[in-house]
Amino acid sequence: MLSAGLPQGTVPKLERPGPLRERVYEALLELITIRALRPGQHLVESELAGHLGVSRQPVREALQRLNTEGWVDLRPAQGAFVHEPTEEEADQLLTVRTLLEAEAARLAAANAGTAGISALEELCAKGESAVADGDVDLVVATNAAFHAKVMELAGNVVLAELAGQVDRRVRWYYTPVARQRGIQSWIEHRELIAAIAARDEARATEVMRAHTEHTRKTYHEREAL
Amino acid sequence: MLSAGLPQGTVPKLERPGPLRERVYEALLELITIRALRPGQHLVESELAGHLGVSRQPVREALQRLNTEGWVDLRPAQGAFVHEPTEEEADQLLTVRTLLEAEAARLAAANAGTAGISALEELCAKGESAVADGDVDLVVATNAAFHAKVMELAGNVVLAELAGQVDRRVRWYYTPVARQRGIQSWIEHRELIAAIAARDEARATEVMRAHTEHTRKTYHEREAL
DNA sequence: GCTCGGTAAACTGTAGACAAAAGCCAATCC
DNA sequence: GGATTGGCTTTTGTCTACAGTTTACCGAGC
Repeated sequence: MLSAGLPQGTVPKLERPGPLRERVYEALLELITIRALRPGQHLVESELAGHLGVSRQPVREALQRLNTEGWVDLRPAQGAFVHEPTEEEADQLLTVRTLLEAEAARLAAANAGTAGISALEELCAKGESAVADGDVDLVVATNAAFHAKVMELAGNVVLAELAGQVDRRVRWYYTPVARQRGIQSWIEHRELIAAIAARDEARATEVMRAHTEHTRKTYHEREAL
Repeated sequence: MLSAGLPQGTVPKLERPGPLRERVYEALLELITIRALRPGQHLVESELAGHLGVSRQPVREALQRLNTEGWVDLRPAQGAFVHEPTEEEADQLLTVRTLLEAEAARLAAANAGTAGISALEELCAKGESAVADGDVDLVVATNAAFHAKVMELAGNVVLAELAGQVDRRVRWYYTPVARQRGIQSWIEHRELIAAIAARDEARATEVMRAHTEHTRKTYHEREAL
């Protein structure tokens, strides 16, 4: 057992480039989320391939995956188009997110230990200071991290995977909204932590439900602008 | 407008073969669900390609999709392996299913019309007679159709898509269980219809939750065998 | 007898090429 | 003048070929 003598952290995984399709997938996903590729736009394989400096094959495989995850629509014999979210779909997606996040909050309340709770408080403090500094990007990132942490504490891998996909798409649809929500969001986060720390499953569920519902309300108000 | 003179039904869609990857995908999924391809088995691309009479490319694309949906694990530079469900994962998956199905029941109770309710009753009758006849395959199929109908009545496309994936995997894990549940399952279906018809969202949620929870209990009892 | 090193086979990852289908534009006919 | 048909271009769908990596096997040495 040679490996027993090695420190675990120093040789994490011998960072290797990884499959091309993965990197193409992430690149395209990034381009879509920052709206460099606009909804409805026709994605030509050879164009993307040339632009990324790879062959068409990895691009195809990445588009396949993006298709199954709902980012692009793959029309047979016609190609890939960036998905165009409708009002109805956005609303349905948010309904599902509310459901998944609320369940995660309940499970977190049931399972979380003191270490997890202090981690949440740390993230919450980081988010609040980011709000105070007006660092919008950091606010958004920390918000995502907070929800991810709650999901992790829930300890349900399947749920986490689904919620991860749904959350990212929600963030895509509601990017402008997320930038508006500001400080109020973090007050609600504090309430959630309190409920989880108290192991109050019902209250954690309800707080999280109200929290995500606020996002939807903000969205619909935005339409009036 | 020449087409106006043509009868619509006679030329439905000129049934086209459709993309190869689709058919390969469905073929592989079928082989996995009926356990012709066993969990943990190494899927060699060229082998599958030869067996299905196509090239490796469509097989690769099908495997990609199966990977993102959790049916196979794609280990880099090593190939595809049929996913091996663990006890923990099966339990988590069932938790998620309970969540999604319960929400679907609630929405169905809120939205369903008389047409939808009678459709449910029809399916229920069909399932009961199948139980009486001892036609196990028909029972399983009708059960799936019943749940799909409830999902359709819920009117949330995003939810339906997620639940569709989860349900199919649940059915894969719990195939032996489904064959045992028999008549009791359909009594619960009747209760669900009653709750939906009464537009009682809370009761519909609870009935569906209890229903799927019964499946889990049956599963754990099975382990004792 | 066991371990280590080297070699070979097999499989995946990627690239390039060819054929088929869809869309577009122009020329033609009513 | 408008609609239609024909051919052309573009893009996808599929196949074949090649390079890189991993795994397994076999022989030599301790």
